[in-house]
Amino acid sequence: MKPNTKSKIIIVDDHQLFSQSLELLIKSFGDHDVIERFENGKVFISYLQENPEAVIDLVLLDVNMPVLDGLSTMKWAKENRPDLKVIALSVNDDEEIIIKMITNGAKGYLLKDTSPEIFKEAIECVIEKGFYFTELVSGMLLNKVNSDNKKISLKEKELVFIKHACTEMTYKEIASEMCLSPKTIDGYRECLFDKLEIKTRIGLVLYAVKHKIVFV
Amino acid sequence: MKPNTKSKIIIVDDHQLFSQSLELLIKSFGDHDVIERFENGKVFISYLQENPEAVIDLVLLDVNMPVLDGLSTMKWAKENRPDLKVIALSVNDDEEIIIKMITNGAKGYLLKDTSPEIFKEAIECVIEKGFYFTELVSGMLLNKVNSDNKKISLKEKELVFIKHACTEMTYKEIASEMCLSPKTIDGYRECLFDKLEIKTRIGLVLYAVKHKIVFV
DNA sequence: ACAAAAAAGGGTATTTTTCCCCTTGTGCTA
DNA sequence: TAGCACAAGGGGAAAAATACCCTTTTTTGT
Repeated sequence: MKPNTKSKIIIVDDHQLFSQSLELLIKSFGDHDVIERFENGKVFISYLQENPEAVIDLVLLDVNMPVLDGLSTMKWAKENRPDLKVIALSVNDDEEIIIKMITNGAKGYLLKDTSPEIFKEAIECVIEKGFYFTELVSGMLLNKVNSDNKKISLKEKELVFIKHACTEMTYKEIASEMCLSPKTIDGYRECLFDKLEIKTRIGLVLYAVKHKIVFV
Repeated sequence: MKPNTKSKIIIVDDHQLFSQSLELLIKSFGDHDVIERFENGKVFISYLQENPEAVIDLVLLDVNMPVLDGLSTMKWAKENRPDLKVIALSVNDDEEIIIKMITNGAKGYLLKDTSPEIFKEAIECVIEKGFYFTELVSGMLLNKVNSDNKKISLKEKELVFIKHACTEMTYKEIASEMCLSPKTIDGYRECLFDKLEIKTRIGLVLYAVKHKIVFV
């Protein structure tokens, strides 16, 4: 950061009240300037594409947004603009999403109930040193490497099947819906019961809800 | 509102970033002053009890908070300080909670993605006219009165059964767990299928999750 | 190119779920 | 006191879900 130059910050958040208020807070710190605000990842990416030369010192990226959410935006940025420094902002401390944001390049992850003092510290730390992790996040990263061996990966077809299993359709109906033999569906089912350590379709539904494969 | 006097606003929200930023936004409007901020309903209520004479023109109350949430706070206020004008703030547009906040006396309900312009309008409308409802909320109130006649009441035993049905237990095991005949359980099941307009146990699980009878 | 692994499908048997129609006892009230 | 609502329990059967063991085809790693 050059002396006598305010750092340039972009806010991407769909909550206008928060977004606009946060701009005031950041400006009140004195050393930073909010140069743009966007309401979702899509318009933010459009801006980046149209202004490839724009100087951006930091992006504050909300995780939960309509149209294009924080994670998808982060994935795009990892591919196309790995130089961007991004701090993810969210209200929830869901381990999975935190890990995903960070493995996709986020330099920090702050909960929205962070105090303005910590927030200021995090902003400056990321701009200067390149990263800022709270204890919460560090703990999760540690926890992650320990449990990484037994991670479960679901294939696309299995995900589609799970979504259908979370309806009142019978397996036969699901098979027809997915243009597969009921026997193949039975195979998916059995394989999933095994992988997820469950015994009934009820267990599958509960798993899907807990892991946000379906929304209720 | 007396001329030449800024209206006195209180913010109750656990997200410090939002809370503090919002204060700046409100002050930037020029006509209002944020006299206090609290991080949950409990400390807000304590303040009210210790300062019964405090002049409060408006309370901005977050719905989702730890310790004492918006709804519980609203219920307390309805009993003890029905004079308070409260606008509920939330990120979610869940019909049930909106209805509950309003029936417990909230004078308005705003989503956090509201624009600052609408927000300003709502604040001033509530202070001056006493209420402000967006189309979203009005629609829900209308929807509510229309569907109120066919509201569903679940008995205690049915609730216990539903909780058990949201596990991998078979009905036989549930019966034994509840010390009832499997046939009685079958009766509960059939009656619930009928009342809730569902056809399978999967539907029952989804209903339970959606209506927060079970937590996942 | 070849072996291994994964996906798709088949057969059959058992258990669970779902449905429909029935009996009994209990308490309430018109 | 007759009538009614309701909780508890039951018989029997059809439909769906689950379990286990199997073959064929496709994909994939090397």
